[in-house]
Amino acid sequence: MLVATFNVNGVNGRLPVLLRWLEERRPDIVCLQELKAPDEKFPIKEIEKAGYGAIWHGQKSWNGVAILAMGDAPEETRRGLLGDKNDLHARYIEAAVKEIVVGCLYLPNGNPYPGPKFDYKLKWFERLTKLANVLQAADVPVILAGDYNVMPTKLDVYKPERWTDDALFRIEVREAYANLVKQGWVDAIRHLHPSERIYTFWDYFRNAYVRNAGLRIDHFLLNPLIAPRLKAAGVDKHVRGWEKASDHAPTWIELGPIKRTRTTKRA
DNA sequence: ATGGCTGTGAAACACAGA
Repeated sequence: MLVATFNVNGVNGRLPVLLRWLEERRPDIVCLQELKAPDEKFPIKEIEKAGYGAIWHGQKSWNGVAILAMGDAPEETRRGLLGDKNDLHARYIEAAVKEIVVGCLYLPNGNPYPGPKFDYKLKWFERLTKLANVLQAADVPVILAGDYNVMPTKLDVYKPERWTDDALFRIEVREAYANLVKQGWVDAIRHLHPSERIYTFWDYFRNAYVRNAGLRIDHFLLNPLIAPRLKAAGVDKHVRGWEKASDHAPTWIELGPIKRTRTTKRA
């Protein structure tokens, strides 16, 4: 089973790219971020025509998240984080799909540092960490996938020294990510590729993609109930080179079959 | 170190992204 995450940077402007990639890769579950469209403009007809059921949480111009399931209807379990009713950003949606709880997230960018946007990022991270703790306690397989807007280590940045005061690489944000992982999550890509340079984003500026001046900011966190199923992980880097590409590339993990554990001894 | 590019909403440029 293939689970993917893709920050599309505008689901309507990017629709040809999204459909082409869905057709090519045929993932079973897809988390999308940065829809940049209100709910009524989500292209559900085209996505259904491609063979996917979907739930989504959009808003005008910015943010927006969705979960797609091939031949299936994701069952929404949550929309938005806990702990701040005044936060109206569409950045988190969660569903039970194919016997997994999938949280799809778009963590705030946080630039410029310092400032209120950076503070909002750290607060959002705290609220995500609290929710992640709740999910860990629920005794179900969980994947938290999406655009975390953080490079966890120096290995995840083409030129770390240039990013030290950027909100994506500030020490506070890296620590927040490490604290989250410490609850017992597995960073799927890094787990399978401990020392490889892997990027999921390349800036539109300065020919970043051609120079491979990239960042690894799209992540999959797996809880202990699903981590044993992890078989492979990668980035569909070539998609970043397509016409009208997003600045992110689709990123995916492959899971083996469900491991049924026998809870009672048979006679 | 800076500015470079792109999508959206609106109808020119502002804003956000990372």
